Amino acid sequence: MNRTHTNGELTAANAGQKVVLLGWVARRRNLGSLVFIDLRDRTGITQCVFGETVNQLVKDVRNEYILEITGTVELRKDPNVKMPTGQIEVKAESIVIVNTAELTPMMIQDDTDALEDTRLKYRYLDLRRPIMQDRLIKRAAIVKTMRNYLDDHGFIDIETPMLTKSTPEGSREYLVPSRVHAGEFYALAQSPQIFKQMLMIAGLERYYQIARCFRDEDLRADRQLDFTQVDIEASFLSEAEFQLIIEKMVVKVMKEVIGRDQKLDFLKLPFADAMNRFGSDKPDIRYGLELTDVTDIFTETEFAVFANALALPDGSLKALVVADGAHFTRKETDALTEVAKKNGTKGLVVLKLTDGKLEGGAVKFFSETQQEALISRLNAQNHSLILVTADRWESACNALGAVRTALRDKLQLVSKDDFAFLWVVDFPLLEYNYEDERFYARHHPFTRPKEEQLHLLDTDPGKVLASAYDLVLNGFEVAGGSLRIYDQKVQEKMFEIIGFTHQQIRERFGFFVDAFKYGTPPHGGIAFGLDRFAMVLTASDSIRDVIAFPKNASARCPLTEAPAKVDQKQLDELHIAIVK
RNA sequence: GGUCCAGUGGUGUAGUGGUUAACAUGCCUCCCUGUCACGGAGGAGAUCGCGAGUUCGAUCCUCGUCUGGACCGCCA
Repeated sequence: MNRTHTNGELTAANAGQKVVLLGWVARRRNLGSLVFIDLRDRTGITQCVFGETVNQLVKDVRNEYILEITGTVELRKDPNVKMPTGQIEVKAESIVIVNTAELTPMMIQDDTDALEDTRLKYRYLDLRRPIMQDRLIKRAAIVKTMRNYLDDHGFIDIETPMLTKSTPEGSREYLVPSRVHAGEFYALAQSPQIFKQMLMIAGLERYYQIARCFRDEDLRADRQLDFTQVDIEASFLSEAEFQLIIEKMVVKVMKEVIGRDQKLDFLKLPFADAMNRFGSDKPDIRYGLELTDVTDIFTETEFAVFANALALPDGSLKALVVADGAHFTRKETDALTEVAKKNGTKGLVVLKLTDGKLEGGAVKFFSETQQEALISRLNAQNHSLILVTADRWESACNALGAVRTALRDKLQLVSKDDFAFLWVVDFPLLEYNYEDERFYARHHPFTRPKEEQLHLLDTDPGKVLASAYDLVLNGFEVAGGSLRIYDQKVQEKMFEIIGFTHQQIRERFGFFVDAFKYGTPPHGGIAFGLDRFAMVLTASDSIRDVIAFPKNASARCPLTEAPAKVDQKQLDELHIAIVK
């Protein structure tokens, strides 16, 4: 077997050359004494034609057989402009059936109609589809570009353990029983966070890692159990300096992988503005439909929905106008209400503006002044649809933000190959949980409070902003990071605020807290969700489309049938008993 | 843990309280020298996810169960 060319590279320039091609049979067209075979490999498809050379072997060929075809490159009489190799064909002189194939359970073509379940069960066939290969190739290009960039900028690729210590708080972990130490467990790393910070304490200054992370949480279209982070950390950099380094890397990825000229100086949107304007901490800014605060218009109201909301601490009213949306049917607005309900609020107030008058069930509770104020505040035009949420500030924003996203999809306001990056910055350091009546770290407990707000930690911790930043692309958080606490006293204060006792700190993070005593540099970092980043950049609908062998939504691998039961012998060795 | 949706030839769908279970594609056979999603003729292929119930009769209705998908909770 001496392959001379791949199936994607032959052009008119090769005309007259004798070639040997290898590949899978993508399709055949049998016209009797004239047979066309489309031969496919990773690089593309070449049409091979058999005329007087048609024999029984050629007729026996089936889809997905692997063939070796020897022939001569010829210009086509009528070229196929849809194919990159459409200018030529290979006039076949001989054929070798390298391997046969059974009928495949799914068709090997880009627009396969197989359900994902089938695709995952026969993933090796699914991955034969050119569109899937493209995605994996692009993903590899993203990683390569980031690696090259980071290498060139003094970042050192260092591996950290996957088997590590369980540190409750944060996501649920996968536990791995120790055979050597009966009854003790490792945890699979949910992120290299603590290790990369210790690398900064160690003085490595700039680190990165293409790191596998494991989280035992329920899956989603953009979440996997084991996923890949491009994990980065650096010392002695300000927030702005670090963000610029990351932006330049992203610009390089966009140029080299997608072929786009992405401008530097990404928009930096404070968290509060993101919520107020877009109802999301990861807004898609490719389209308008921004939210407007109308709380002050209804401070005095008979309308129970508004009054109840305003009675809550930081109760807010958020409104959104859909120009020309008055034609929405009851069914359509009900669907939007469902979206709001699913996303943390009790309902959605639906109003329409027709002939200069507000319509809708709630209008009878509004005074003339309130109606006028609402229309003018929203700058609402005739025939528009007005949607209002009323709840605690964050809930009202989130719910209406979800409605905004639903409208984006319904009205098809964006294109999948349009990309808009921004930073969301100035996140609150802490999040108050009204049920547990305590603060939680919004990002993680090592996140550095804004320097100028340190004094608020004692008096009003809920107000303190963090040096935390998320990189957002088209409504997806593709990376998240922060500057870290490097002052031991601040770290202790932080643990105290989120309710850790000294004993808990010792047990969970003792080794980490100890490390801080010996000269910790100011440092910070970021972690890219590589799978999610690749998903958005390849315009895929699911994270599973950019992972070669993913788990399905119920955390199983249909191909290998993991997870599975194991032998009693294995369990005994690990000192594990199945109770039920 | 919860809500919603789906399960019917290999694949993807339609459909009905009594049917020869339909369509597309794939597959098989035959015809075809310029196709490229080739075309034409014919053919095979389905215990309608599983279990129970209602009924004279269930693929269809009810309950349960399993599997898959989207989302909420969860993901420091």
